Amino acid sequence: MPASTPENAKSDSTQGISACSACAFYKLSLCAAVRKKFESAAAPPPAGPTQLTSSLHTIPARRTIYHLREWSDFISVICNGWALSSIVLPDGRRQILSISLSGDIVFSTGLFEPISGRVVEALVEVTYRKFKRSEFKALLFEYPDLFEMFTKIWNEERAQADQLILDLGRRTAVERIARLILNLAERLAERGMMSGQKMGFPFRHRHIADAMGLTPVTVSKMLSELQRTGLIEISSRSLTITDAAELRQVAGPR
Amino acid sequence: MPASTPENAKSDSTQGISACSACAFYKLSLCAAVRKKFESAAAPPPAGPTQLTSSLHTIPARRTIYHLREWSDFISVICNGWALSSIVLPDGRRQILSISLSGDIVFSTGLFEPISGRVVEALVEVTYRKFKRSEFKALLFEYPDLFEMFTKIWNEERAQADQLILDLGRRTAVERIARLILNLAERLAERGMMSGQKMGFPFRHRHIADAMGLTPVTVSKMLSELQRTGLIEISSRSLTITDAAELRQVAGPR
DNA sequence: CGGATAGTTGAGTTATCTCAAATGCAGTGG
DNA sequence: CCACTGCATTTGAGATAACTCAACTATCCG
Repeated sequence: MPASTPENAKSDSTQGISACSACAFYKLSLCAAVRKKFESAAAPPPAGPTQLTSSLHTIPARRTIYHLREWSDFISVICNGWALSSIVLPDGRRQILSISLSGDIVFSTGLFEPISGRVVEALVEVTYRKFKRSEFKALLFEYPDLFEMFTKIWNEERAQADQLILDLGRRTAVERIARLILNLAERLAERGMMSGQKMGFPFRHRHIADAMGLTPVTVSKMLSELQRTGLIEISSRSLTITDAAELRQVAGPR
Repeated sequence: MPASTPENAKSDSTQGISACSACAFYKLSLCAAVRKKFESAAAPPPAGPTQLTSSLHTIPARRTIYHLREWSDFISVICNGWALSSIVLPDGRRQILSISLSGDIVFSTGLFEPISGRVVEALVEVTYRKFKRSEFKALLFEYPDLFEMFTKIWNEERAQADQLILDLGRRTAVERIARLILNLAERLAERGMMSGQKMGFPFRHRHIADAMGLTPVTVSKMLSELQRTGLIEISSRSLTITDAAELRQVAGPR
């Protein structure tokens, strides 16, 4: 399988962010969907010299990108869709590290050094915006608010990783799956992507398995269990939480 | 159990880092042991205005610190000893997130927001140096080299976390333990803390279990296995790798 | 209507856990 | 110096969660 090349690169480069830095950056990077924390990061409107260029790209659903080298020089932010980043071992074992939604920075991990074995997969058609890392860094120095903001994001991602470590190390299969669902629901809600208790759920069982250190078969059994006991309902790529309280119970402490 | 208060706080505060920033910072923070990467981060010697104050502290062996609130305002760097940071669940389950050695920043995770449920434990007597976060941040802005350096460190830590996620999600018990040993050996070697293939190994089985998502009993069996097959040797809190090649084999791919 | 991919279900296997008893080991106080 | 106490480790036996295998069914898509 060849590494995919970015198709549909509508490059609307050389857009300065002169007027309102964080706000403009937010609009440039996050497109429609946005997290609250981004909104709260109101920046002063200084006349900064740095121009931030960016370009918009699209990856078709289910396409896998093997270690995109260009990502050493660019930062990518999801505008739309679901992306998965994972590590794969030569023997085929795979572990998904994170699920990126609109507004998330893809792969902040290898932000400065690219790491081999890393894979990003578009679970669904993904559009993302690419920024030059050099310009971005310059900007960080110019606007302390922006710096503060990205520091927060970085920390949150790390906290997320820590939770995953806890899940994989110390929780049972059902707990892991319940937490995945609750976690996703929360993140989708932040983005206004929940309709009531109903959310998009575009995963194959394989994905859930690779995310939570399980087997597709086990995932199937656990999901069936959760449905049979009336905690959730799944149909046509979407999931409804029908008993949030009990689901949280099943998800275990904290 | 009460939260421990820092005893033996030899406060040699108000030491400026006027002459050579990174170098001075290194001396202040890292005491004797240092990683190569720190050395390579040579900084220009500008006459910076910011003074970096710090103080030295000691925690006795085996003491546990429950969510030290002061760490919201301070950054701590290990000077000597081994520290563990972990998450504990109310039902007693525990997962160690990282093992910090000399030169490591403790808990860079909750760098800006403290997170409850976090615990730091001194595996062995630990001395560390505390810096005011505000001053530290100001410094980061003044010296881009320093910024670059910490960015690298942060990324490395995240990469380490990703590897742990992979280990917990997709590797067997022996693999996990073999990797823990090899990993530690590598990090200790960087610090000049290996004598040949022999390294300090101050863990109780409980620690290894909590670090790798296993049970003390399983850890015991795996370590016995590794010794019986002549890959390692353990005696009086130290471990010798007697067959590195085979140990790497056992540790699995990558 | 195929053909492919994904999900379900049951049966049997296995890695890891739990329990428990036995041993070792380190520090304490007589 | 020696029992004594408390912890850590070892070892074995049995239990169990999660895995593998495999056959069957459902769903999707041309």
